[in-house]
Amino acid sequence: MAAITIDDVASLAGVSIKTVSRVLNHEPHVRAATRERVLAAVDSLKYRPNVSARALAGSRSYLMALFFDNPSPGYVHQIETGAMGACRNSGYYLIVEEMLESGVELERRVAAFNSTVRMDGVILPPPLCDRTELLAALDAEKVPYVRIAPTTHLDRAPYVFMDDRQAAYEMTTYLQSLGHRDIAFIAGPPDHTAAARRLEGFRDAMEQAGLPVGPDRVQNGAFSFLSGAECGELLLTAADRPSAIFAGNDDMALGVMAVANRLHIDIPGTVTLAGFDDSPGAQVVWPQLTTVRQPVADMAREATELLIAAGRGDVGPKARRLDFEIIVRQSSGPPAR
Amino acid sequence: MAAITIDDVASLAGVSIKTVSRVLNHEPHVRAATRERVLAAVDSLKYRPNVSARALAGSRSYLMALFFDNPSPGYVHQIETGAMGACRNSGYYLIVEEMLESGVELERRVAAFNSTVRMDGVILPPPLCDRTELLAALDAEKVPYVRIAPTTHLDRAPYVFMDDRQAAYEMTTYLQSLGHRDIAFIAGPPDHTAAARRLEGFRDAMEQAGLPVGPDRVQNGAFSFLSGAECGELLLTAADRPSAIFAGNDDMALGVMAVANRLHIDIPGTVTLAGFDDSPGAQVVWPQLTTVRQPVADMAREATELLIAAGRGDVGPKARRLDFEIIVRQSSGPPAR
DNA sequence: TCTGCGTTTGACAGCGCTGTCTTACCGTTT
DNA sequence: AAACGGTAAGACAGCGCTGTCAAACGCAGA
Repeated sequence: MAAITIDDVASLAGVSIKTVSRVLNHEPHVRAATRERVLAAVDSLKYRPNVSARALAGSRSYLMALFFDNPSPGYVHQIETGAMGACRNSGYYLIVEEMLESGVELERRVAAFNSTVRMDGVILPPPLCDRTELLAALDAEKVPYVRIAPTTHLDRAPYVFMDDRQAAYEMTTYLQSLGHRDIAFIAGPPDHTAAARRLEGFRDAMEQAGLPVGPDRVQNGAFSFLSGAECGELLLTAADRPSAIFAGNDDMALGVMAVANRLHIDIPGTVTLAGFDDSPGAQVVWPQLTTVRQPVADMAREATELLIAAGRGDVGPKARRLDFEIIVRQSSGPPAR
Repeated sequence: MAAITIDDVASLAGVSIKTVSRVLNHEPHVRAATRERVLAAVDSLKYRPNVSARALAGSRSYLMALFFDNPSPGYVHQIETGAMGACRNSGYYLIVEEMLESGVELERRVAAFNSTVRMDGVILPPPLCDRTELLAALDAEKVPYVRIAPTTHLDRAPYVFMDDRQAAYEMTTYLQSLGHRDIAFIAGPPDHTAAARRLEGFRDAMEQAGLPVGPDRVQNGAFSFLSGAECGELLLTAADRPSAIFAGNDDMALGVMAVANRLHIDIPGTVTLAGFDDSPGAQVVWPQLTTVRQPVADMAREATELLIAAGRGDVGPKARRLDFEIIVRQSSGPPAR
């Protein structure tokens, strides 16, 4: 396994190693015929440039980092998938790191990381992307980064996002279109920006349709299965039960579903249920959950591509919005009678 | 951000860079006093060696790769967590790659990967770890690897695993200890080695307890939610319903649970249910599922540590068995009446 | 005191590439 | 035919570290 180096390619093509380097890096000033010869040599030798050598000699390392602190495996996995895909297409590699520390420790960790592995960019999913110390540390190290669905410091760095408010608005509209007029909403933690936006979208859609939303029709959950179950129990056992429940995320919707099953309340026959996120659990439950699909993988892909483009000197857009999708499954239907 | 190099440390400590290198690599032939001086300099400068330079100059790259093709986000995430933890403790970094191709394409991909980033080792979770082409490609490239829960070619390379048969045996024993005598088992695909082992453990425990297992008491599922639901329906609607159902994995157990809810069969009041895997869904369901916790993250950690030790020249054990755990939650209880 | 041998330390080359600078080349213009 | 300007290609240094080998050191015994 004597590794093939750029010298081998150069001598086979009958050019200097610098010319091979030019071809590989898509630099100008190479005659078309020469380029062909080089590429043919690269092909026949199956030559692949070594990233460590490139990183050491040049200004790019071809390494992207994905930092995360999100406890949800499904979410992280989707982010990874998107980021990995973008990296692969451009000859980059992805290093994944869990960043659970905060404050000074976080800053130290980032600095240490960056001196050992000079990365070309960092992808920051929520909620990590909202940590001020992190942004500061990255800025100090001059490492480019792109944030995914950030909620603060929006002018500080490029980011990709989706419109939570609009998504909740459209889901609510969909439920109304089925004939529901008494719809309850289970909100997430008020300090969670996306959660607040979703509630906003729900309220706007109800108001616009001229439908009242009583105070007991908005319950405060915590984005967890358990909190969903609690809020669900409250709503489902009330004397005047809503005909539809829209939970601010899938975990809470699944909580509601568990309670409904226990209370022998048929979904969607008696009560319609909708969630938000299209988490893996949404399909592994019966009935399968009507929900909003967030383009999580796509956001990560876009973020990574932004970073890669920036490495080439292309300045991309400051922010990029991606589209959600309303996924209608079996948990929603027209109201009873 | 003028990066701090080994030269800075060397001149501060008043030694040559080679001596600093020796200290950093725990090489012998450095006087204790010298080592202290060097370490103090490293500390005060917050110096971190650069992995690219190390990889280029030396025989180690400090990069581990995790290849996977497992579609389950939860499983992959646990593997990652374990592997990342081990890497972090030893100054290694983890590159994650999804390897969906097969045959010659897989071999090519591995070869290309290894020439661009010369990794110190590869972690192979199932089912990827059972692909003969992959092992061949890795062997050809002379890249060390450790497999997690492999089922074939066990003598080919080190691996970590857990005893599926024993785990199923103990879970069955636990169900018996609750008073269940008529227990049904939903098996996984027969060609899936772990699935076969679990069935084996179930049968052994039943036989040893002198309990009969009728032919209809072992249903063949496919490790999926849907197949679990189908088998569950068969078992639960039969005239002579078993008092307990042990599903070969959690997904199938959740399928059974969904059907039971729909049929208004109380779990665990009427029928006890147990799964296997302790997947994320097991806790996000009501009642929470009694199951077997596989030490997935621990297996990945051990695998990574084996690889790191091998890089230092230590030859570890050929195989390492880790312990499972029976997790008793709310889906199991004494038989009715 | 000197020799001999093991231990500690350093000089130096070079890993495989890219950045910078220089030279060779080729077609135009005067 | 000479001079020019721009493009194509190469020479060379060096990125930050480790491996090899040689030198210096220190302590034993003669």
